[in-house]
Parts: sequence; structure tokens; C-alpha cells
Amino acid sequence: MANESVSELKRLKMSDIARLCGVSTSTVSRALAGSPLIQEATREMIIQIADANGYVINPLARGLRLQRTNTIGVVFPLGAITAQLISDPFFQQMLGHMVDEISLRGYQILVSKVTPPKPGWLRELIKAHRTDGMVVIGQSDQHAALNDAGQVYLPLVVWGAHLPDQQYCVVGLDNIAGGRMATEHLISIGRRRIAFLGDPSPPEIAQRRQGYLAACQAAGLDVTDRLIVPAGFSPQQAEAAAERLLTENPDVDAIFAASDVIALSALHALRRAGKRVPQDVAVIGFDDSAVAAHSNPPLTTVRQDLAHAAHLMVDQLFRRLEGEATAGETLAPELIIRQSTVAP
Amino acid sequence: MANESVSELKRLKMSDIARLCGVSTSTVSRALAGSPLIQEATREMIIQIADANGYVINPLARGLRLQRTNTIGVVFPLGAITAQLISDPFFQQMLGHMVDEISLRGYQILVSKVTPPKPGWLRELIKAHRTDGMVVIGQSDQHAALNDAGQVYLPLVVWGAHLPDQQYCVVGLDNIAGGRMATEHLISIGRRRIAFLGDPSPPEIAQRRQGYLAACQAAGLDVTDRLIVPAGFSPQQAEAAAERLLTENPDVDAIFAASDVIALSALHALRRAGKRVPQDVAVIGFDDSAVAAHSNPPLTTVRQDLAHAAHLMVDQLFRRLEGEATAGETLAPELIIRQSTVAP
DNA sequence: AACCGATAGACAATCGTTTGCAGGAGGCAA
DNA sequence: TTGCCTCCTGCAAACGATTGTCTATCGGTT
Repeated sequence: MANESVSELKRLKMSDIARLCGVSTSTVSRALAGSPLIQEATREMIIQIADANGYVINPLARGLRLQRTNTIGVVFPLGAITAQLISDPFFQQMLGHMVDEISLRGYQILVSKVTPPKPGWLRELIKAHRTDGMVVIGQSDQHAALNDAGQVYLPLVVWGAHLPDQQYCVVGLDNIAGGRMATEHLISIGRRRIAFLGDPSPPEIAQRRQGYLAACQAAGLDVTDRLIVPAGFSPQQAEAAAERLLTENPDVDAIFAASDVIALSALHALRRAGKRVPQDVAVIGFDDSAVAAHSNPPLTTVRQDLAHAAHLMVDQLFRRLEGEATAGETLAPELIIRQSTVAP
Repeated sequence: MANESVSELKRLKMSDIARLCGVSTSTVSRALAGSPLIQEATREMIIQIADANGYVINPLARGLRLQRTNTIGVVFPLGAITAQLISDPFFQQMLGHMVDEISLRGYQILVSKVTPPKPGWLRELIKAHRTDGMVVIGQSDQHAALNDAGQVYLPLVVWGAHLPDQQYCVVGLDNIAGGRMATEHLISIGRRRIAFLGDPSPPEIAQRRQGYLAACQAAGLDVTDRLIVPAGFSPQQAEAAAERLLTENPDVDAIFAASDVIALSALHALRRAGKRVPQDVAVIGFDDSAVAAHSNPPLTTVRQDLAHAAHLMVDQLFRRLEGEATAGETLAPELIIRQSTVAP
């Protein structure tokens, strides 16, 4: 048995099977592919011998010949800001959903982390022809590269913000609406000195801030720059930013954090500063990741339905593989009210 | 510019570059590979022309010829229990760390979700030769398949439990010690009716339960079967299991959950049943995932350092790629005491 | 017996690289 | 001028599949 195992692992090619069956390679190829050119009896005999010998087709050779790899690339362009993929549960969740959706369709997943992106990165990735299509998670600061590639490469779908001069297919949340929605909620519970915590270099976050500013203006709140604090996505950076905010603006009465992770760090900082949530300071996050529902207090947040998003993206990607120039989609954010803004 | 872009995307092969340079394909190949056979001047000329035309080497053809793909496979064998990769943050985090570690070494990552595993799955994956090595995350119920492959395929590293008759390289936590540690902690704070919540079909969980049983016996606690409740890993399943536990054993005074997700569900169920944590029932989880620190109350748990684990696994895998038969490693669990077992 | 049509299966080119081997150009010494 | 040696560079054969084209075989018909 062990011996058989060893022998079974040795490289076995189609021509070997052909020899064992006493037919030519082409016949084996056609038989395995289920071509009608091959007689049923021959086909069965060949298949039987092939898997008795543990033959597995070589996808590299097949891909080279067919110019198809049965593989989708999932790409994370990470700017200097977020060097680690694991730094935010958002990326992890999105990746998990992508794996689920793509493998459901019988494709393999090739994950690339591009960090930091060099000028031709997307073109190079495309021209390598290792994947039949590509999903890019987050625009980072790579709008230009995406535009450049999106014009000429159809099977590309991007998760991110909708930008005005966009030449590529985007599926993404309406971040402006999300930012407005969050801020209006804070205003509706009587808050006036509302801070925004988040790094606006990714366009998603910039749009959330834009929505925040719009809501503040509409309510006649004046937003000093000091209420807008750039905060990195890692818990450490976020906590430092929250502390800076609190020392510079002791009278802040609400915090809109650009992600749940940032919001949790803010909760921590507030607790250490002796502020009560939500009585002294209300806190709202963004994403509705797993942590939000279980935090103390449970976190009010703006939900993005990543399972649905992933499904849509993969659906559009596969339609693009068929040649359809899909239009992208804008998802509606949903406000999830919990106890970090409204005491029970 | 747009026009140049379009032209740049058309398939360009090495022989095209050779023609443009007025040399042969072999010279281009050698030049790009930095072979000392090619004169420096020629080499520079070729490289200059190659990337002026945006030439990208075709990794499929290269891989076919070299029998090397510069790719590592990350495989999740999911039994019937966990059909979704995204169901547990453990898998997501592990995947995130794997992507970080592997791309750090300049390799690509090919993710496969195998669900449910069919008899020859691992052998087939190996024989496809799409990857130079393979990391399997979790043994699920596939110990036999792993043994079968591990005997003949060197570049394979598995995350999971250490089992007696193991023929493959495992990096994993000492789950028995972890289970014992958790249970002893509960005993040390005076708990006597300690429940175990978790599905013991994956060996990791079985070993945690084994440690739990050992600690109970050592302390002279008798464990009725009714205190051991199989609970799925999804929040819904876990919550149902926790509720069943509470109705069947109203006098339970501690719960050891096999994962943090299960523990959080238990917290929910306890709150709904009107029990205080930790006063009435102490709760301890496993993993120390991101949710644990922020829950209400913060969750006491047994920490597995996944960043370190991922680093070790990838390190051993690359040593195996060099031919070294690495021995695997057992990581020590660490008890993280928070307020779900000890009131502040 | 000769011919024809249909059909199963073989041949060979192709996908885009890498690399062992052979050969050509140029330099230097005799 | 010849011969030899040293560098470069080119030729062609892999790597392992797929597929258009062509051939052989077989049965049936006249």
C-alpha cells in the first residue's frame, strides 16, 4: 500500500495513459474531455485506466494550450498605510467571502497582495495571464492604475468607491450616504460636536468623510479641522489618534469612526479617559464586522453586507468573462443602531 | 495614450522581443534571467526593449518548463460541519497571516477550499503540480488522507493536532494542555459544574475536550455526559447548543467553549437566560480572536498566537522545499484572563 | 469485385518558456 | 596566414496538454 502510494505520486502524463490504453494521446485527451468523437466503450476504458493509475491532468500545460486557467485573481493593493493584510477584519472577511463565492463556481483563487504598488503592477498582473479574471479589493490610491487597465481589460471588477471619471467596473457601497446616515443619526440624538476619525486617503473613507461634512453643514454645525483626525486602521494607530482627539477636544460629544476597528479603539480610549458611552460621547463605527455586535457597549455602525457584495462582484465578473460589459453596482448602507449611541 | 495602452495589452511573447532586438529567443531568455553567458551590453539592451514594450514573462509556460510555479497552495479541508470558510474568524485570520507570510517570500498563494473532501483529494491536488508546496489548515476528519500524502510528498505542512501515528509535518497548539489549562482555571476559581461546548470531530477540539476531562478527573469532579454538548462553529448552532445546555443543566456554573465564537454565543444565551457572567456562570473561550478582548464582559480565553504559527509553518515549508524533513512544532497555549471568569 | 461513405483514431502543430549542445566570430600567438 | 581558444549566440528539443486535418478501416451497396 505504501509502495503503491509512492509509485502513484510519480509524474504520469497523458501519453503514458495513452500507451497503457494502446491508443494515441489525442484519443485520451478527447476521451477525458468527453468529446463525441470518441466511442463510448473506448472512453470508458480510458477513463477507467486513467483513474486506476491516479492520473491527473496537468493544469499548467492545459492552461498554456487553452489560454484559460480556471483561476480568478483576488488582488489587494495595499498602500503604505496598511502593510498587513490582517490588520483589518474587513479584508479578511472579504477574502473569505471571495474564496467561498469563487470556489462555488469551480474556479481556483490566486491571492496577490501588492504592497506597495509599483507603477505597472496591474498591467503586469494582467499580462502574466495566470488568471482568467481579476477582482481588486479596495482602490487604495490606485485609481489611475485601475482606470488604465479597466479600459482595455474586461474581466476586472473592483470593490471600492464610485469615482467620477471611472473607466472600470466598481461594486461598492454608497459611502457618502453611509457617512451622512451615520452623522445624521448622531445629530438626531442631539450631538453637536461630532468628530471624524479616519485616514481619508482611500477614496471609500474620503467619501464617508464627505457625507459627514455634508450632514454637519446641513445641520448648521461648524466643523473645525480639529474635529477631523486622520487615524490609521490598526488598533494601535487608531487608539493614539483617539487619544489625541480627546486631549485636543475635551468637549467632543460624538465620534464617527471610519471603521469598526477604529471605533473599538475609540471606546477603549474613552474608557481610559473616564468618559461614558453613550452618555458623554456617542460612538458610531462602520462595517458591522463581527466585533461590533459583541462589544461593550454594542457598537452602532453602518453595515456593509459583504456576503451580498462578494456575490454581486463574482457574478459580474463571470458575466464579464462571457463578454458582457457589466455596469457595476452601488449598494445601500444600513444603519445598525446599538447601545454605543443610544442607551437601552 | 489610450491607444498605446490597448496595444500594450496584446499578447507579446519572448520571440517578439527577440525579433525586436535582433537576437534569438534563447538570448532574450538568458538575458532576462541574468545569465552570465550574455554580455552586459546585450543584456541591458534587451531588458530596456523588453520593458519599453511592457513585456511580461508568461508564468504558465515558464512553470511548465521549469516544473516550478513559485506558488504555495493553502488548503482548507472543510468537513460537512463547516461548509463556509467565513464561518469562523479563526480560518480568516489564518488565511490572512498565510497570505502575509507567503507573499513576503515572493510566492503566490493559491487557495483551495475542499468541501466535502472526496477520497483522493489531496493526492489530486498534489499531482496537479500547480503549486510547489502546500499548507493544509486544519485536519478536519482527513487524517488518513494527510498520512497517505505526507509519506511521499515532502513540501507539506499541516496546521492541527498532533496525533500518534502521524506521517506528516504538523505545526499546532498543544490542545490538550490548552484544554487542561482552561479547565484548571475554572476549577481554581471554585467552579464545580463545568460544561464543555464544542464539536469534537476535528481532532483539535477532541484534544481540548480531552484536556478538559483530564483536569476534571484530577480535581475529582465527575463529568456527566450531559455537561458535554456538541456545538457547531457557527453562531446560530452554538447559541442553540448553549440554550440546550442551560435548560438541561440549569445549575451549571462554568462553560468552557471550544472557540471564542462559541463562547460569545454562550454569553448571549446566558444573558437571555438572566444569568450573570461571571458571578453565576464563568465563561472561557479558545483562540483569543479579535472579538475576545472587546466583548461584554471581556472574554477569558486560551490564546493561540496565529501570527507566530503562520510564520513557523511557512518557515518549515520553505525548508522542506529545500529538501529538509522538518519535524513540526508544538506551540504552547497561553491563558488570557479577562472578566468573563474573574470579576474586576 | 469495386466503390463509396462514414467514422474512429493517429499525426503533427501549437501554446511560451528554458537549456544542452553546437557553431561562429574575433583575438592572439606562432 | 593558420590554428587555437574564448566568448557569445543560435538551434532545437523538451515541458504536457489540445485540436484541425488526414488516414485507415469497416460495412454496405451495386
